[in-house]
Amino acid sequence: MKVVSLQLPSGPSMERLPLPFSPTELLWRYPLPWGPPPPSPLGDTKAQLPAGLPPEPRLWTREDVVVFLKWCEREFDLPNFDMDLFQMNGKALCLLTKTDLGERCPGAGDVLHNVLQMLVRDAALLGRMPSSPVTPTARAAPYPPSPHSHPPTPTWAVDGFHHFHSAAAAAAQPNSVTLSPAPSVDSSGSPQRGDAVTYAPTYAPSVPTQVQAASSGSNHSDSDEEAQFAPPPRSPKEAPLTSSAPQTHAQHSHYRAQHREFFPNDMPESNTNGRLLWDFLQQLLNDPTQRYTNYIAWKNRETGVFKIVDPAGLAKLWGIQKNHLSMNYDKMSRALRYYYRVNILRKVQGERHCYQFLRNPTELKNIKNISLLRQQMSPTRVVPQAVVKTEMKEERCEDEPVDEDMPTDLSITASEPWRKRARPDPSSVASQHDKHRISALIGDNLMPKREPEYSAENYALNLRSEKCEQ
DNA sequence: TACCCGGAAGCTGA
DNA sequence: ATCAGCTTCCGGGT
Repeated sequence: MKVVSLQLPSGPSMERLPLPFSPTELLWRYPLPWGPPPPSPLGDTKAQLPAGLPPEPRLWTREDVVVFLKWCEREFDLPNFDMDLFQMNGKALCLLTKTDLGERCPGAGDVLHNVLQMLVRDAALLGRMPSSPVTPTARAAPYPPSPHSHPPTPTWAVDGFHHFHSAAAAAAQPNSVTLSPAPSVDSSGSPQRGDAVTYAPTYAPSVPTQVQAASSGSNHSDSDEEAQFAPPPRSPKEAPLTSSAPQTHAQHSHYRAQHREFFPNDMPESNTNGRLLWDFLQQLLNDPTQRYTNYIAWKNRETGVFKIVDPAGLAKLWGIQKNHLSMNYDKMSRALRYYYRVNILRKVQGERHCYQFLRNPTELKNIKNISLLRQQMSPTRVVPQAVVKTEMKEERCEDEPVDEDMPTDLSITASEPWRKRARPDPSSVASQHDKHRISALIGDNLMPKREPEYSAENYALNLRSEKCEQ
C-alpha cells in the first residue's frame, strides 16, 4: 500500500483531542486530509490529554492508564472508575472491547471505547501521514447538478437520530454526523433541514488545499480530479455551528447524555460505526449539515438513488475511514459492486456514478442480525447463470421494481443480468467463491424472492412505514 | 480514457 | 481457525 502524505492536523491541535468523538470523528471533523480542520468545538483547552501522556495509547504504562482514566472521569463527567479493574497497560486497555469496557465502567464503556479508538487511530494516522505542504489547488466549480436531479424530498425523518439531532442542534453540537460514535444505531440519519440533492455550490474555498496525492501512484480516475481538489464542501451553516461551541464541562456532560441516549448499553453492537461501506455512504448522505454533498448526494432519497459526485474524493474519505490510504474509486466501486449480489445496491443505468440503495437503512442495519440466522435458513436457490441471463435481458429503469426472481447466487450477475458480457462456464463459476456465496446466503435470506421489496417503490414505502413507527 | 463489470486472491478484524 | 467484508489486481466490455 502506498503511503500518502496527507496534511493532517498536527501539533497541539492533535493533542487536544476532541474527545469523546469517535476514531472516525477525525474524519468528520477534518473531512479531508487536504484541508485544514475546522475549529474543533471540543478541541480547546479542556479536551487535551494530560501532559506527559503519550498520544499512542498502546504505549501507555499502567500508570498512564490510570492517569488517562482519571482524566476521562474529569473531562467527560464519568462515574469514577474502579481502578482495580484497569490494572493493565495501554496495549491491554486498547484490546478491551466496548462490552469489556462497559462491564468495567457501566455507563461509560462506549465513551471510553470511542476515546481509545480515536486515540489509537489518531496515533496511526500521525504515524503514517506526515504533513507535507503542497501546492494549493482549488476546484474551479462544483460538480454540476445532474439534469436528472430531483428536487429535495425532505421527508426522511424516520429514524432514531431524530431526537439526537434535535438535541445536538440544541447543544450546538457540530459535526454531528459522528459516524462512529455510532449513531448508526440507525445509520439513516435524519436531517432536520433540507436534504436531498444539494450539490453544495455555495461553498467558497477559503483555505488552501493540501494534498499530496495518494493517487499519484494509484489508479486512474484519481489524478485528474485530484488536481481539482478543493476543501470539503462546507455549507455556510456549518461555520457558526463549528465555531460556536466553547468547550465546557457542561457540554461534555450534555454530549455524554446524548451519547448514551443513542448508545444505550444494552445495544452496543447494533451499529457498524461507519465501518461498512453502505453505512459510511448512508451517513454521508444523511449528514444533517449536508457537508458531504460535494462527494455524494441523494438524487432521490425516496427511492434511495444517489450520485457519487466526487468519486475520487469519496474514495479517499472511505480510504481514510478504513485506513486504506491507497483507496481509489476503482477499488471502492468494486466494493460497491459486491453489494449488487446481495441486493443492497444496484447501479442506475446510464448515469455515471449513480447507484441506488435497494434497502433502506433499517433493513441494512438488520442485515447483521439476520445474518446470525443464516444457518437456520433455507439454502440458497441456485439459478444457473445462463438461465438468468436469458431470463433477465430486459433493462430496467431506475424506479422499476426488480424482478421478483432476482437471482441471488453469487455467481450470478444479479445486479445487471441484462449485461450481455461473455462469462465463464457457469458450472465452473458455480463451483467457485464459496466464501462469497456465504455472503449471498445472507443476502438471500434477507430477501424473500417473492417480495419485490428491493424496488425503489418499496424502498420509499419502507421509509414511510419507518416514519410511522417513530 | 474513464467508467463499469465481475473473477480471483489476499488481507484484516471480529 | 473461521468468517464477513472488504481490498487489490486484473482482463475485458461500453
